[in-house]
Amino acid sequence: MTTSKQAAPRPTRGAATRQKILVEASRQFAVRGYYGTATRDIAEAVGVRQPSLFFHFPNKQAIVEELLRYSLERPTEVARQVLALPQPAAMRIYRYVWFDTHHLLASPYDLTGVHRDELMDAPDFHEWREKAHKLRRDIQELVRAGHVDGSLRPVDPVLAQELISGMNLNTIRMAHAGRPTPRVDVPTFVAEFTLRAVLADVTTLPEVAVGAMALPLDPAS
Amino acid sequence: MTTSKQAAPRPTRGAATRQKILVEASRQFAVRGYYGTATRDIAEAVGVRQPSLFFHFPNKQAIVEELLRYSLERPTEVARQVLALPQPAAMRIYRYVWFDTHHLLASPYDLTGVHRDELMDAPDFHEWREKAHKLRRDIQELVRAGHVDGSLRPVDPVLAQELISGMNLNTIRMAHAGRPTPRVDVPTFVAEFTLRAVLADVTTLPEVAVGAMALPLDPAS
DNA sequence: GTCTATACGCAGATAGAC
DNA sequence: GTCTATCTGCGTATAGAC
Repeated sequence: MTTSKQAAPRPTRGAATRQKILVEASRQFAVRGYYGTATRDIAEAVGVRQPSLFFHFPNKQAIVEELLRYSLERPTEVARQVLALPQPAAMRIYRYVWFDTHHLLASPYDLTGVHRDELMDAPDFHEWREKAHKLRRDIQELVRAGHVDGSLRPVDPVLAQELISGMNLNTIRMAHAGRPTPRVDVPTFVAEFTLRAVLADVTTLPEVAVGAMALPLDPAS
Repeated sequence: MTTSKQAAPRPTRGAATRQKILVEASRQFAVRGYYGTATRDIAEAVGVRQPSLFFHFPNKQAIVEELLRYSLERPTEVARQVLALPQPAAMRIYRYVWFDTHHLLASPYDLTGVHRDELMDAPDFHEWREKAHKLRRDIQELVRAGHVDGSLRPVDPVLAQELISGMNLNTIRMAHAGRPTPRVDVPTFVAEFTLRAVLADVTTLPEVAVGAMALPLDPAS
């Protein structure tokens, strides 16, 4: 264990190429979509020939699956933990939204392309569709919990979750789309924007924001 | 001029096929993306052979362009009109969001697939990218107007507009995704959700909602 | 690890009969 | 208007040299 940890299965030098493939592929997927991106495009962005990709990944699908893993595993874990925190649902939802935006923004990848229906609805990606679905349902449950404990307005949970997810993805898309990220703290902006829309009493927002970040979470799975 | 108006250039019978092509194509584009959808898939859904599509449209791009036209022309026109109304910006933004959600939901097409970057960023669709961009900037201007007249909180206009657009599209996507539309009035839900997040004073929401729908707009361009 | 050469299928589009 | 047959280019992936 003398070397640092690598998410990639290649501890040798040249693992840099593998990483670069993931970064460039995520950008292309975000802009042109998975099916709109040719492996030649990825290879060109990386600076290698097209067949060289297949030394690092068995096929195109494996590339996008690694991005899906990164995009879903940690948020799923966090959602599960947040769901169990002994707090009003308003605080827990704040925390989840904040984390999710932060996670997507801090990522080396532009993950806006891998959440689209064109992928999730394909039979090959059934497993990932399930995971994304489970995550959505956890958020819906959080909204329902807020109805019970009175911290959230009685909004339709599915509709609310869909609005939240849509906001989040579009923010990330914009942030990655070149122009310098706005001067505001984006995760906080998104979390507060969301909470204003669903809070039972808007005047509680400051204390919700503070309370939300108070309790610790496990750092990893 | 004895026949009723047709958006399509084919007043003969068999125009039904043309319409069906647009409907089915929009569905496939929403699910698999433009590049992920083969003209054979569209043809099969319509119930004709693949080359028959090319009697009604010169090529695949022309199909998606007609959907883009439907998706952007009226909302652009409405945004322009709303921008000029003598009202607080809060009311005008409410109205625009309500209209846009309503327009997308009432459409015979599932237009969630045609707004994606994979299309807009392609050189062939440059013209449409411009139109979409202009629409976004009108919304941003509306947010700024709200800062000036004091009806909206001083949120980052670009970020806010991006959140609004993201919400809207995801709602439509969900509504089209099979399951029976929630029992709530979706355009009103989305408009109120949005306004809560950006209103300077949330208690004014009821009067904003009423005032927003009071002034008349031109019915068509 | 990365290259060149290439196999092979699929997608968009045309020609021309009916 | 819709069909069958078919062309052509592109995209993923493999073989094998370096």
